Amino acid sequence: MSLSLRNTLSGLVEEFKPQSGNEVRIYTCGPTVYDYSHIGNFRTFVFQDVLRRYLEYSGYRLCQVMNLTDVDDKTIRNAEAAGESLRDYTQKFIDAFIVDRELLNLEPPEKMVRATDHVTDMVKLVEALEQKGFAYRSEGSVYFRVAAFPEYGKLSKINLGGNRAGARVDADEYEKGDVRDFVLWKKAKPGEPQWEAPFGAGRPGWHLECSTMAMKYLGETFDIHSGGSDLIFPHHENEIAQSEAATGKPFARFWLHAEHLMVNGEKMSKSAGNFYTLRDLIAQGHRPSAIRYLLASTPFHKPLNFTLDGVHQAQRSIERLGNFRFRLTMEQFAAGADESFVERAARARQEFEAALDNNLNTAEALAAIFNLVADGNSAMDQGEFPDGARQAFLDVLSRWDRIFAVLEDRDYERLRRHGLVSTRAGAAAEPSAASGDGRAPSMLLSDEAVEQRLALRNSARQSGKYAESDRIREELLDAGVILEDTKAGTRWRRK
RNA sequence: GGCGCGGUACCCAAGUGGUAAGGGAGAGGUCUGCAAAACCUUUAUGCGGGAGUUCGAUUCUCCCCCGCGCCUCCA
Repeated sequence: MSLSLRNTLSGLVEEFKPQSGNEVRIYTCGPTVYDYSHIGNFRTFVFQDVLRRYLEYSGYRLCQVMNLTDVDDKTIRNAEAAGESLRDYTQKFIDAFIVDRELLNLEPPEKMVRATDHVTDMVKLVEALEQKGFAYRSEGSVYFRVAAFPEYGKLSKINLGGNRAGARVDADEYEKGDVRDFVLWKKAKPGEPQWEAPFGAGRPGWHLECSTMAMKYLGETFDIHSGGSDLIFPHHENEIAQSEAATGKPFARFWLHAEHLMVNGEKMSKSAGNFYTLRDLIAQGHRPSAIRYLLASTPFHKPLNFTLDGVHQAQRSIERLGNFRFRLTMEQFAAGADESFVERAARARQEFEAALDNNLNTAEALAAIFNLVADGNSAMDQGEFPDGARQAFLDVLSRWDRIFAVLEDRDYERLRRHGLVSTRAGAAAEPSAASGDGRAPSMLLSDEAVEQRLALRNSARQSGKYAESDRIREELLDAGVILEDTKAGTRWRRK
């Protein structure tokens, strides 16, 4: 089996092979850093993470470049409103974005690059386009001449076919020769950030940064370009036009797009009150790992319906997997190695790999692993699970988790590191923290402190002091730690 | 209007020209100092509506209805 991916360019699921050797070169459209990224943005970023994790799992070496759009109308407007420089203003949201990525267990791309650090390169690309006759100047701005690029529309399948009656034109729109033409370089406006260029001071158009940075770091032709489905037109279409016009070579070989997320069956919007950032959800007591699971659990070419109930369901699903792994780790099994169990593990692995090979069908990959869980639990309950299969089962789980990355519980540690765990005292000042999955803990306990209390409780239990044992259990519960007594010992986890 | 993605049980959600994965929830059960949890079993003659092709369609074709995205700077 090998990986196949749905390529927007052809509209087909195609077998994926890198252009050269074992290295996959990927460009992914990152956020515009004018505010916190919302949960819909993160669906796309989780998709890109699953993609890169599975490519790595499949043995490829990666070079992923992600852009940070730190100059556009919104960043300029908000920075000015905040009375900060564009650089300082956007840096705050870049920092927040990186924290959010860590919380969601998103692997860092090999490079994250800011648009404003590449203006010189962008200017060169505009000059190249001008020399080849694909760009023209008009009133201090520079435009791309769409009519000069016959393949325009091949990605989005849109045939604009000349001027359209009633096409929207911004009030402050610059003069263009053709309504289809798009701006490469915007003439400077007084008081706005601007850069010097041979064709006059100004700032780059949106699409230019991606063409420039992609080709700079990945070469004129690279393997994968991806983003949300709303970027297909005009953003990615324009990137293709700019890049291929300049180089005469194909730009990206595979174009992958994640469908949008909806909230409660409706589109997410601030006015509808269903607009969430990751931090909103964390403040309500939801876990980053559950959010990651939910975002990853639906194949990316389908719309995903995000609900708070769904986050809870995801959390429960992770717990089921975690419980299974706990049993595999801790329970005593009958000696011996029944080959049929080792084969079941191998089959589960084969199934989840086949599912991911098939255009990253994460839902099917989940089914494969849950079937293994049911198999294993049944056998354990009946005392038939052989010790010799323990490692094979654990191995499949850990392979699966290299992609899904939800079983290692790092939520608490990470939230605490970033000051995002609130205690009940803190929660009083912040009403939103009171809703959601339960009350905020009354205090913060380190893992060591929990272990210490657990040891005390265990010795109390062993000597029959159940009142004392129950008191400790209550105390820990109050601190957000749940204890479970099992045959294999007492385990604890954070709420 | 054009292009695209969808409509599957109470909720989330796979999938196939041959008779509906998986998760959550509910119900029954097992286990347990207690509790909580865990685990097991179970829950769609049905896949938006209609017509057609076929021995057979949820799966293919056509028409219709509904949701969502894009149609010049939104992931």
